[in-house]
Amino acid sequence: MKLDHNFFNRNCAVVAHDLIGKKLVFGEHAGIITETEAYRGADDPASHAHRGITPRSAIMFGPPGKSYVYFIYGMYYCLNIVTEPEGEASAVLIRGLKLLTPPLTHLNGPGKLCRHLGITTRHNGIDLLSDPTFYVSEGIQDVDVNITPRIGIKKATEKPWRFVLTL
DNA sequence: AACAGGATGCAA
DNA sequence: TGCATCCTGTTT
Repeated sequence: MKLDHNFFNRNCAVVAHDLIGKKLVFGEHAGIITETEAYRGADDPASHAHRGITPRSAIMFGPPGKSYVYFIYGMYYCLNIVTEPEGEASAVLIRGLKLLTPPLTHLNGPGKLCRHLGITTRHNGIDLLSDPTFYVSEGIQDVDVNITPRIGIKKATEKPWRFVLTL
């Protein structure tokens, strides 16, 4: 069963936590989400939406359930999913995926994940609530989630907004 | 532990 | 114009 508007229309840290163990489907690929991070808006200096609406960050202010793909360091793409009601900037960065489709590897890291799946900015702004080939559904039950500070950032490193599947 | 690769966005 | 960046593989 595909996760719906009610799932994504909540605080991004709660959604990021609950996405651990869920199943991400992207075309021919599918995998269990193993690592996420939550990003917000004005109250989050590490977020692209910290300085308000820009051409890049506008999607984070929009309705929940849409993809936000950004390009970074000249060679990597990162996949996020927008959460919270329209007007509230927020997104969940998908940082780890255990593939259920060949070659069954663990894609640890947001850049590697997008490179393997073929996700680029062409896939920015897709509505995961209605797209038939790009969505999130129920995955494994009763997962144990480890909560840590976010990594790879210099600002707001104190917020415990990183969530990792404990094996 | 350090850095280069390399494009984009935003500050100056 | 310049520089920092929600990264990663490769080299000290």
